[in-house]
Formats: sequence, structure tokens, C-alpha cells
Amino acid sequence: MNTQPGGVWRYSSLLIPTLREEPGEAEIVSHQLMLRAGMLRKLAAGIYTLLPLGLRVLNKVERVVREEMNRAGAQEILMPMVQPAELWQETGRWQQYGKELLRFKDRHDRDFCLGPTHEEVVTDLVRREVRSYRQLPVTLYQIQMKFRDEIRPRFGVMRGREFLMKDAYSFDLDEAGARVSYQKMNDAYHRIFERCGLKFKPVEADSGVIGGAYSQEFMVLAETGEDSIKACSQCSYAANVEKQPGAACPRCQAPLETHRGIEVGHIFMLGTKYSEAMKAAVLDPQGHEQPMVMGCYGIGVSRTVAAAIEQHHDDKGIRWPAPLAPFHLHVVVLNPKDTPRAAALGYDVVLDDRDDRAGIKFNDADLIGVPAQVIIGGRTLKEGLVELKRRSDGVVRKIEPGGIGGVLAEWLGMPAV
RNA sequence: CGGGGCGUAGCGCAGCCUGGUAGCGCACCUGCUUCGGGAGCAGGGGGUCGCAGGUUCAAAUCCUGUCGCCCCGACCA
Repeated sequence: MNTQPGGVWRYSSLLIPTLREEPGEAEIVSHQLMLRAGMLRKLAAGIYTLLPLGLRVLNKVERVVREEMNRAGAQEILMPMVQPAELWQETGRWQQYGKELLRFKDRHDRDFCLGPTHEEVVTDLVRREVRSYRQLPVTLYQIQMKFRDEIRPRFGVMRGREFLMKDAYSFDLDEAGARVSYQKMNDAYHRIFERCGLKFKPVEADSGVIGGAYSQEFMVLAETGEDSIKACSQCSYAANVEKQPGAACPRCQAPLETHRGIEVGHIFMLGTKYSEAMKAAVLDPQGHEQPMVMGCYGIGVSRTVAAAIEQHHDDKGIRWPAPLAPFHLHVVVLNPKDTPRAAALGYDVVLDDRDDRAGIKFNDADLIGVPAQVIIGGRTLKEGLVELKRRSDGVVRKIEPGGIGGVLAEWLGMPAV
């Protein structure tokens, strides 16, 4: 599908199978709304097909992520989903990783796995191609489907087995350089989640199987989050409960408050765990071999979509933050005979030209949650006006069609492209 | 893997306890009317009741096994 900005799409030609009733399979609101809004359908436990609307939102998150990764100096690559066992045996994770790592053999009886993460592959790439400290620092990233055979997938794309992830890996000559790279990614993550319109909190976390010196998780605050976090009531300190079992802030001794969070990002200072195991080294200015100091940085792209819905919805449906919205403007044409010539507004527009009753169109529009709606029809149309409605708070303005662009720019907080 | 629940039309469900030729709402198709917040009337199509065995004259219903899905727990970059 065309994802170029500024297009006009006819609702009648899009596959948007909205559901009036709540699907029995969904427990939490983001999962329910993704199904009801026709974004998502299940193929098997934890494995989903994204429909046009769902894909458009995913693409919007990807766009924000790419822009900020590129701005931070990271370079995009694309690594294979299928990985040979040998690499994982080098780091010992072939044995360490449990059943979450889906393994299989090819026709020649060689062992492979579906990549749940890409430290081994990227380290293999860099050790082959980078020889000198002059080539550092380098940060590589990709946006790719991951597969983790979760014990218990749940809540739709919140905890799927197959999911879209942005993973980045930094390589530096020394610890100081690695800290700079880590900080750049930290800054980029703040910008990404802010741009996505999310209320989030960076927390200190355990680095788990990935390993490394220290790590931070980016938690979207939501009641339905699977993680519990402790945040200081006075300073900015916050930690995952796995990491912080105490009741008082270790920095300022103030009491800690408990919140629920959805982990949408996780950044790790890896150190030389992988570069040493895999002999990924460069020559320093003195001509000595040094293992590269690494960091790795993940964002659950599909999970971010669900997290955004958890924070932005009401009883009628989704209320997309403008940067993530599948469309910026939803044109509700009450009488298909009044279908306007779709003016090039410079925004993504969906035009509901279906031959259906007004109630169906209003309800679908609210469900899908495009941030602005134009209602064309009735008395207003006879006056030569249209109604512009803001989804977030229901504010309605009657204006001349020529004024739509201006109000949109104001409401969306973003200029036309 | 332990505990709980559910598999009946595309979706949501009833029927199962107490066995006797499978039903409701929505959706879908046709016609007429209607048309600013999920229309009305009339007609119509759609089902191996998850699957496999067993009991029985007869199984959606009872028994056994099995598969799938959901929730809680353990686990989780």
C-alpha cells in the first residue's frame, strides 16, 4: 500500500473489517481495539497478521524510529531472520538460551534458529569488516521481525511470539566511547517515545540473558502493563521491581511509589561480553588488538502500537496521537453523492465513501480513532460549510472547506507535508 | 509445565445437567421503504457441533483420548 504522506484513500476500497462486538479472545483494551478497529487478526497463539490500518500505524512508528536513529548517527541494515547455530555456540548462548529460542535443522541436517535478537550476527559482521579504531564508533540498526517462542504469549501484540523490533548495536574502541554511544541512544529513545505521544519512564533494569554492565528500560505507564516499577516520589530515580526490591529511594531515601509499565524499549551497556567471546577486535593507535566495547538497544515496535492505544482511548475507540495515526483526517461523507473532489491537503486522508448509514460511519470513525474528522452533509453542507471534529475531546468547528488545512495544522501540531 | 476456563454459521452466544433430525442476535444475499450516531418489513443462503475412539436403537449432549485457544502462576531482550 502507498505509504507516501499526503495521499487520499477511499474507505470503500480498504480492508477495514471493524467489529461491533467485543471479540472473546481479547482481555485488554489495546488488544480489543486493535481487533475491533480491523487492524489485526490472529493466525496462531502470539502470531498475527496486520491489516492495512494496523500496518499503517506500524509504519508510522517505524518512521519516527528511523528518523531518530538516523539523526543519532546510526546506520540501517537488515540481518537474516534465520541464524546458524555455530554463532550461538561461540557465545555459549546455544546452551544458555532456553526453549524461547526456536531451533530447527535445514535439509542438510545443520542446526539453525529463528533470531530472537542479533548480537551474534552483528558481531560476526563487524569483526569481519572493521579492523581499525579509525572505523569506530559505528552503530548499526535494523527494523525486523523477531521470533521468540514465549512460554505464554498474551494480550495480542503486547507479548507476541513474532513481533517487529528495532534493534541497534554500537561498537566503540573503549569504555568512554561506548558510554557516549549509549548516551546518544538514550537521548534518541527519549525523543522517539515523546514523538509517539507516550507518557513513559526510564527505569534501571536487570540485563537478563543479554548480559552486560547496566541497562535501562523505557516503560510506558499503563495499568495493564506486565511490569511493576518503583519510582521515587522526590527525585527521578525509578527501577524495575526485579532490580529494586527496597521501599526507599537509594539516591535520596524518599519513599518509592509503585506503577505498572509496558516495556517498549531496553538499552544495554554490553561491554566486551560478545566481542571477547567472538574475537571481535580492532587495532588501537598503538597497534594493539582491543576487543570492541558494545552496546545494544531494542524497541518493541509492534508493542509500542499497543502501548499507545493503552494510553490513548475512550469508550468509543482509539484516539491516536497524530504522529502514529493511520490517517490524519477522516472524511465522513454522509451522502455518497456529495463525495468531494479529494483536495490535496498534504495530510493522510481517508474518505468514507461507503453507502452506509450515518451512524455506522460515525461509530467506525470514532473506533478507528483518526485524530480529526470532517463531516460532510445535511444542513451544514447547504450553508457551504463542513464540520471539523477533533477526536481527542469531541470539539467541533463549522468552517468553510478551504479552512480545513489551517485548523488541521493547529490541531495535529504538525504541518502538512 | 501446574491451576482454571472455552471450542456449536464470518462474529457474539444459547442448547449439554436430564441423549431423540441444531437455534438466537449481528453480519451476508434479494426486494421495498428509510437515511446526522450501528434502520424497518418481507424473503433467502450458510453448520463434518475442534478431532478421534467408545457407550447407546439414537450423541452437540454421556465416557476416554487428543488438538487448539484464553486467563492465572512459574518464565521473559
